[in-house]
Order: sequence, then C-alpha cells, then structure tokens
Amino acid sequence: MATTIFDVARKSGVSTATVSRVLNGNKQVDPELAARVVGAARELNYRPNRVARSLRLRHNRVLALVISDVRTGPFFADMVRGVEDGAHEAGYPMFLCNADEDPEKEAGYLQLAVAENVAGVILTPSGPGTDLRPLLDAGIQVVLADRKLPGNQADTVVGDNLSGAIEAVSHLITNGYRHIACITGPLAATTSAERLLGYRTALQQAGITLDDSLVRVADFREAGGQQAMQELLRQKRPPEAVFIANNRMAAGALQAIEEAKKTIPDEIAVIGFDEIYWAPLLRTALTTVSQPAYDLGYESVHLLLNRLNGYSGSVRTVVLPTQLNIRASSGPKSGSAAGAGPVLEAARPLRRPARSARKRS
Amino acid sequence: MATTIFDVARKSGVSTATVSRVLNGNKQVDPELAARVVGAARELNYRPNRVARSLRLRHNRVLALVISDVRTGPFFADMVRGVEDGAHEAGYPMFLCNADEDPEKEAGYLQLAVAENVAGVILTPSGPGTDLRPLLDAGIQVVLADRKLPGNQADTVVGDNLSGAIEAVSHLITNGYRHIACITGPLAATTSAERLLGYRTALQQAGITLDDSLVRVADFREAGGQQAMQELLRQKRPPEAVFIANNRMAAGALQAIEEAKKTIPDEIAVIGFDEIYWAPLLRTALTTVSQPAYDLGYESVHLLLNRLNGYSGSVRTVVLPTQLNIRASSGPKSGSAAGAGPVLEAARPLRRPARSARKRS
DNA sequence: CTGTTGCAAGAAATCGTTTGCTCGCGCGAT
DNA sequence: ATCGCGCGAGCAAACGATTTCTTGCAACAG
Repeated sequence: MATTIFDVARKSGVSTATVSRVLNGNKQVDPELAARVVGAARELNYRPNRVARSLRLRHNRVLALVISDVRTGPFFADMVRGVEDGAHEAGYPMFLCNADEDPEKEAGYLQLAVAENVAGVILTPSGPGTDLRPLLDAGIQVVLADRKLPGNQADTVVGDNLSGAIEAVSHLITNGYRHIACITGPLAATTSAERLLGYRTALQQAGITLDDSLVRVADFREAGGQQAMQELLRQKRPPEAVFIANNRMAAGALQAIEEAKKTIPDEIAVIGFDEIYWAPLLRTALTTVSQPAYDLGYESVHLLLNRLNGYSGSVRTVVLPTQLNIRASSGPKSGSAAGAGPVLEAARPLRRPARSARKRS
Repeated sequence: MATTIFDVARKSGVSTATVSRVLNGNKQVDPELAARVVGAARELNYRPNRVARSLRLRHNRVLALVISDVRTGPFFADMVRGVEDGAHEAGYPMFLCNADEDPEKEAGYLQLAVAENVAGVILTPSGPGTDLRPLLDAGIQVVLADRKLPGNQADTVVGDNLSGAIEAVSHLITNGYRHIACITGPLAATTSAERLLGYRTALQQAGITLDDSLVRVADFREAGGQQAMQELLRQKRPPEAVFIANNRMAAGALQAIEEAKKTIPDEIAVIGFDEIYWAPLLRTALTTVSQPAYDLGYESVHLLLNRLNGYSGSVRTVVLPTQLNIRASSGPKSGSAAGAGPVLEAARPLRRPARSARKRS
C-alpha cells in the first residue's frame, strides 16, 4: 500500500541499497544517481517505515515517559510538555504512561518499554521498590525525574524539595507562626519525604520542638488534603499555620478551612507546593513553593539524549531550584511583631514561571 | 541480547512457528508441546519483540494522540488521560503529540503517525485546513476529538459547545444582565466558533441586539484574555457581564478586572468555560461551563477501537453534554428584580466531574 | 600488456516475528 | 491392503529497512 524503498529503487533504476545510502547520506554515491533517487523519493512522497528501520537497527527511536498521573495539577502537565518538546526536537516521539502510583501498573509499562525496545525511559518512580533492572538489562537508558531512587542507578533530575520546604516553613516562622502543621504525600515518593524533612528541619533550626500530631500523611489528592485538614482543625490545639506538600491537597485543605469558617491567614496561614496559575486569584491569594516543572522534563530528556549519544560518565543528579512565591495566605501573624511583613504580591500579569538556571550536585 | 522466539524454540525443542502458535493461541497444538513452550517462555522471561511483530503484521498496535497543548488547563490533561486509559485497557500504548495550534507542526506529527504505521490517531485539529489524507491513504483510522472538521471525514467526539454557551449566556440574561461581552478563542477551532455562536444565539433569543464591539477573539491564553478584558473595560460603555470561552483566558480576564478594581459580579459578572478545581475557591467563585473531558477522550478511543475491530458503518458524531456550574461570579445583577437568584454553591467537597451519559447525533 | 588496486553499486543476509505451504503420520473407508 | 484424508508441526517466505560482502569496471603501475 504505502510506498517502500523498493518502489523508489525501481523508479530510479537503482538498488535498494543505493537508495538507502543516498537517503541516509552515508557513503559516496554518484551525484547523478543520487539526484535521481532524491527525485523519485520526493515524487513518490516516500517516507521510510520506522518500524522496519527500528527492527533492522535494533534501536527504536522512541522515548517512554512514565509518570503517576498527568492530571495532577499543572506540575506533571508542564513536565510532560518539557519532555515532549525535548524529545521532539531530537526526533523522538514519546509514549505517555500514567502509572497512578501503582507499582504493578508501573512494572507493566516498563515491560512495554522493553518490548517496544525504546531508546530510553524517563521515569517518576512510584516508590523505592521500583525495579529498573528489566530496562537496564535490555540496554535501555533511564533518567529519573522528580523523584529519586535509592542506589544511584540512573541520572536524576529533581526539584530542590528540601530547600523549598525549609524556605517555606522558615517564612512562616519569620512571620510569627510557631504551631505549624504539615500535610505531606505518600512517603514512598521521595518528594513527600523530602518536603516533610524540610518542614522538620526548619522547625528544628528555629528551636521549635517537633509535634507528630501536627503531621499528616495523605495521598496527594484533594479529598486526602481535605480530610487531613479537617482532622488538624479538630484537634484540641489546632495549628496556626500549615505547609502542604502539593496543591491538589492544598485545594482540599482550603475547602476544609472554608467549611470550618476559619480566616486565612489570621486564624490559619497556608503555603502550598507547586505553582498554580490561579494562586493570585484565590479568595486569599495562596503562597506557594514553585518548581520549574517544564525545565525538569526538558533537562531529563537532555541527560537521556547525552547517554544515547554515547556519553558514559558516572551517574549525575541535577537539582533545580524552587522559588517561594509569597502571597497573602502566609501573611504575618496578626498581633505579632514579627517579620517586616513582606509586601504582598499585587495584581500583576499572570505569567508562567520562567525557565530557570540549574545547579548540579 | 534479549531472548527471542528462537531461544524459546530451541529450549523447548520445537520450531519457532509452534512457539508463535502457542503464544498466540491460534491453532490447535499438542497440549504437551504447548506446556513445554509455555514453560520455556516463562523460564526465559520471554517477551515478544513488538517491533518485529508490528513489521510482520503490517500493523502497529499503537495510537497517536495529537492535541494542541497538554498544559492548557485541566481540560486537555483530563482528555489525554481518558485516551490513555482507553488505549491502555486495549493494549495500545499512546504517543502524545503537542501541535501548539501550528498546522505545520501538526502535519509533521501526522507524517510521523504514518511512518510509525500506527493503528489509529485521535486528533484535535488545529483548524479547518488540517489534512487527513495522508492518514486515510495509509489506512490509518482517525477520530476527531473536541473539535470538528468540515466534510464528515471521520468519527468525531465533541462537547456540546453550542448548548453550553447558550445556557451560560441565558443564565446571565436571566440574572438581569443585558450588555454582555464575549471573549472567544481562535475561530479556526470549531470550539471557539460554536461558543461564540451560542453567545449570539442566546442574545437573539432574548431579543437583545448584537454588538460586535462586545466580541473579542483572543488566543486561549492568559495574556490574551487579560488584554481582551482590558480593552472591553476601557470602552465607553463597558459590559455588565462577560462570557469567556476557556479558563486560561478567564484567569487573565479576572486579573484585568482586579487591576481595574471592579467588583464581581456587581460591576461585572463572569462565566468561564471548562471546569477548574479551584473555581469554588476563587475570590469570587467562578461560574463555569464544564465538559466531561475525560469521557471525551475515553469515548474517542472507544470509537477508534470499534473501527479497528472492523466496524465500517457510516461516520458517527458523539456529542457529550456540558454542565453549567453556577457560582457567585454570575450572581443576579444588583438592583435587578431578575432571577430568583439561584442558590450559590456552598462549600462542599471538591469533586471531579463524574462520568456522564452521552447522546448521539 | 597485464596484474593490482580502488571504488561504486548491486546481491543478499539480517533484524524477530507470523503464517502459507508442505510433509509425514495415523486412521478410516473402500 | 491400499488409498485418501485430516491434522499437527516444521520449513521457509514474507514484512521493509540497513549493511556486509561481492562483483565489475576503470585506472594506474610495473
């Protein structure tokens, strides 16, 4: 049906070998013949069959991106887009795989990557048990994005969750809050664990004793955040502020706060993680810690392509900086002399976070 | 490197043909042999090479999803997820392609789909000029999702943009507004055109004369919505209400309204299109017209798979219903006796829009 | 004039599957 | 007893590219 290399060969009166050589520009070939081939190919609108090519080359010019769920707020959507752009620029189409934090589903997708013989996989591991061996055994390059995996098994690109969390919680402390809660995600995800660690670190640095009743582990979803917040508010001594490890949970928490008819930040201050474009437009503009999600994806592809181009140095980890976007929801505690009360973000053009520099570690 | 069907054949002492027949369960084969084969395959952890399989079968069990940009709010993210789920259930991995409303980039992706010999493409066409012929000529099934294309070329799944827009604008009219503006997207997208048509239809039904100075065509992005809103507010007689054809533009518009220090809905009422989970949490909770985005994607795959299974009836169009989510931003006009003033949505659990029934046309 | 070298283009093998065709064996019918 | 038929399994030919190997021709040197 579709035109093959044979058709081109026949039409230009040469062998398929010559057609292949011309089209891939590998070897010397008579310019006049080459012209005939190019002409025939154009005329027949010939496009090499990538499947046949992949089989022969034993190398499929395709990437797979395995994440938890593209619907999880703008973070994954931006990251996905960063990966797709980088891959597309290099001529690689991309499989998108949503593993839903489910190790089995994830393993299935990794098997698929092997069966498809993809050139590389960019993976947000569901947990520490994620097994890269099937990929590595098959000679497939892997880059971990957003989350780490124990054991330095592959190049990794992550946001600076620890610093981001410390900065956020320190900001709350500066603004006069002391009794601060934390709602984090599944601890299997290193992002959750690091954000929690940052929370604890900031409190310790300020000499505040940790109180585990102020820590809730939820599921990164709205309902989980809402329930966690309800529990926190129901405590004998409710928190004055809360640091929430992602924005879907933050949405749920805000809902719970509203139901409880508490005011932000007077009765409870809030900081979320990951940027949302609606943050300035919320009833009380939400302070957030934002990550360069697009860059995170783009940089992951970059590392992957490096490996595909033969680079074989030791495993690298790239840490991208986070940014604290101070808005009204974390304003100075009323009646507190604390913090010169940073200027709240005024209404200004909505803009996506710009690409940011990166640092290595 | 990887184990092939030859390895399995050798280990179980049969021919590759038999191995293939056993593993695909096609023909009758001696149960004892079959058991040997299955055992050997398991032991060697054999996974058929999908590339070789695709070449031989002249059919690549892969779908391509070509949309404008997965970052465009939750709409495309949800739809992408719907497609991926449907595809995954049927054993098809999915290429994600972001064409950015760029016809050339889109054409490139369609060429890619041909070169990869994918089984099917789900496409949100960038405009009426989108050419499906390369796909159809190659025998690749196509389903149009979210946007139509002239000429009944392929099965189509869309939201009921017209009714949704009519309902939204009628609601504004019921609530006492008369001088109503519309900010829509690029008219090449049928969604933009239909939402604009719905706006006009609702006004005409109410006997309100159309005023083109109240219509702005923007670009589906925040900045475009913001600028359009600024222009509208600067007019000699600014609108009392505005219907905005997607939520990224709505975010920009809200920003512009805030800058202008206008109150919502007293000085200007607002309705957006597509749902956002943050809508109830905005300074003034945003009334929206929501579409079943996930279902839209899922249903598209369904139609595609039907065709792949040999169905060859005439082209179908599935129209999914929209839903008007009434919140504070479209509240009754102050000083107006109009509309019993629908109860504003109270604080209640955040929930994603449920899967909804569909209607055929 | 002949033998060697170099180079360009074609013939054919190859990648890992699936599948049409052939072959051999056993059983039933004539 | 022989023929034919059915059925199960293997051989080998695809699928459409790339690439190694081979061949043929020309040029050049001895």
